[in-house]
Amino acid sequence: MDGSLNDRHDGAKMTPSERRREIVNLVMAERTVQLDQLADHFGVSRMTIHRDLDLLEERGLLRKGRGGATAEGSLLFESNFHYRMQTEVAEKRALAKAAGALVEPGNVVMIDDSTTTLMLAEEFESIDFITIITNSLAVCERLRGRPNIHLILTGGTYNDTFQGFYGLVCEQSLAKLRADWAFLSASSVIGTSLYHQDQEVVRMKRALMSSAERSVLLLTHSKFKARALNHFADLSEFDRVFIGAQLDAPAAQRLQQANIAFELV
Amino acid sequence: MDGSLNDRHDGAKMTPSERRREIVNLVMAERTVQLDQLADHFGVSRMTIHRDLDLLEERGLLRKGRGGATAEGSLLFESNFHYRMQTEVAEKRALAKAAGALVEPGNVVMIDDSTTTLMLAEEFESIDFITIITNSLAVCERLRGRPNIHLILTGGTYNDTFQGFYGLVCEQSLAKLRADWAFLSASSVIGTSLYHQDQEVVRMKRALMSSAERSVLLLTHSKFKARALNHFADLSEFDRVFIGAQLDAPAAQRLQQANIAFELV
DNA sequence: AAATGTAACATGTTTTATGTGATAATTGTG
DNA sequence: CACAATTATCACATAAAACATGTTACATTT
Repeated sequence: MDGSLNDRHDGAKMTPSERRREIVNLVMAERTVQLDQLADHFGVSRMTIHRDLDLLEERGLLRKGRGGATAEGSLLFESNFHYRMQTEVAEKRALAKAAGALVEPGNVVMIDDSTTTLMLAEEFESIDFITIITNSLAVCERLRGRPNIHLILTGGTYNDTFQGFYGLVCEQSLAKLRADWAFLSASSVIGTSLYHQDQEVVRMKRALMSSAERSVLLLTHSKFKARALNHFADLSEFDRVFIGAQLDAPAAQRLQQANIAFELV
Repeated sequence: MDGSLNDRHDGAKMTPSERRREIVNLVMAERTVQLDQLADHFGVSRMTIHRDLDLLEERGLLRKGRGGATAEGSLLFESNFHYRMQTEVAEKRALAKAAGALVEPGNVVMIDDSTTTLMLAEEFESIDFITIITNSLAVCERLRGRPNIHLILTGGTYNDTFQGFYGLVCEQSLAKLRADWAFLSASSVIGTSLYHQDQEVVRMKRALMSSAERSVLLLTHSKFKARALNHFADLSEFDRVFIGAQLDAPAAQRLQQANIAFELV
């Protein structure tokens, strides 16, 4: 790679937020971008880019420096909730649709804090007499106020990176509740093991699984390329496993050889 | 009362939201309003009033019917969160300022779900190393993401009227936590007794008080005129009581005779 | 038939986004 | 350290988008 941006001055008109989104993608891909290049690339003034970068910095998506911006500590970066929320949207929605079909009126359902399972919330909006238990603030905000939904939040210590609640209060609440289904995701799959970068989240997921009759796992294909620190479960512990169809063939084969039942969507 | 609105066509220009706010007040006062009267009163077209009423109905503040709107079940009405949020703002803020001054860096503080105590959240934004425990979604949303604040939500069953969490999960969480201060409000004061219209809220407030070293009560003067069903505490149980200065003299005297220590702000 | 509700469009208003040029701050260099 | 070059910021003007409103025509209810 030559390090310079592909500067076709897109006649395609973008909204300001589309442009900012694209800036974040570039910063992620290139690791560092020059302010001038961005101005040139999008066909806007330097001042506009300055303002964009100020705004994105405030949201913690990048760090502004003289002449441009960089992706700061990429871990924090990739785990930023709003960022994750906007990646692989179509794939996540498909997974949510497939998994959501399992649930029937009257069921009690637990949802974890992942962006993938957040899409499930939308699926449940139209189901009557459903009880939803979650540690996710995002799920809570999406579902609150709907008269057909009985919403229970676990509570706990708030963590802004995941927009969820964790710790003793959370685990204790889960321990005292019982659900028909638990829907979870993971940050990383290696072999048949699931991982997540945060210990507190791991504890929460364990508590969730042990309080539900059946556990369902939702994985986008990119999870097979990611790496994370803490083991939290094995694929064989789940009753149903849904995986994005873009999963590459070798990975799929390995799962079959390990005798894991899964469904591509 | 002659039932007709006072139709001085206020030259005073209002913003759309001021007008809607005023419509809500009228509906509350008159119990029912005519669309034509409103259009006339505010000097806007019927269509505009239609749109206002549609919007207010969606927010659950009134019910639209042919030719006008009515205050549906006034209990639900008065307890609507967004409505309460906009009444007596100055008085609530003053109370919050006075009560907030009690808290020092490092303290652990519990806040209930009232709109009065929500103002406290703002006071705490600037205090370091503070831990805030609450069952209020509104408090959570105001404070989340601030690095200087350790935020714990009790969790529980969500109630949209109060924008808070209640029930077993909530009480159990509170039981396992311990705070330096609890800040509460009440819906109604009669004699030295405090009342609230909802049982679940009463249980939550009891749990809150018994988990805190010291309890502080915040009351706007209007609480002395309101009525509510369920007793939840006595004024004498509080370590500090702050009351809005508009409290009328007879009520103040009665408190003094009952030997209640309180502070007007 | 009269009254009221809804939809679509045109118009004016407010808010937001952007660019420009002046000025300030920072960096690098001899 | 002075100086030029680069980059940032500020304040204002203007353009674009979003919002609010009224009008008219047509649908619905009483």
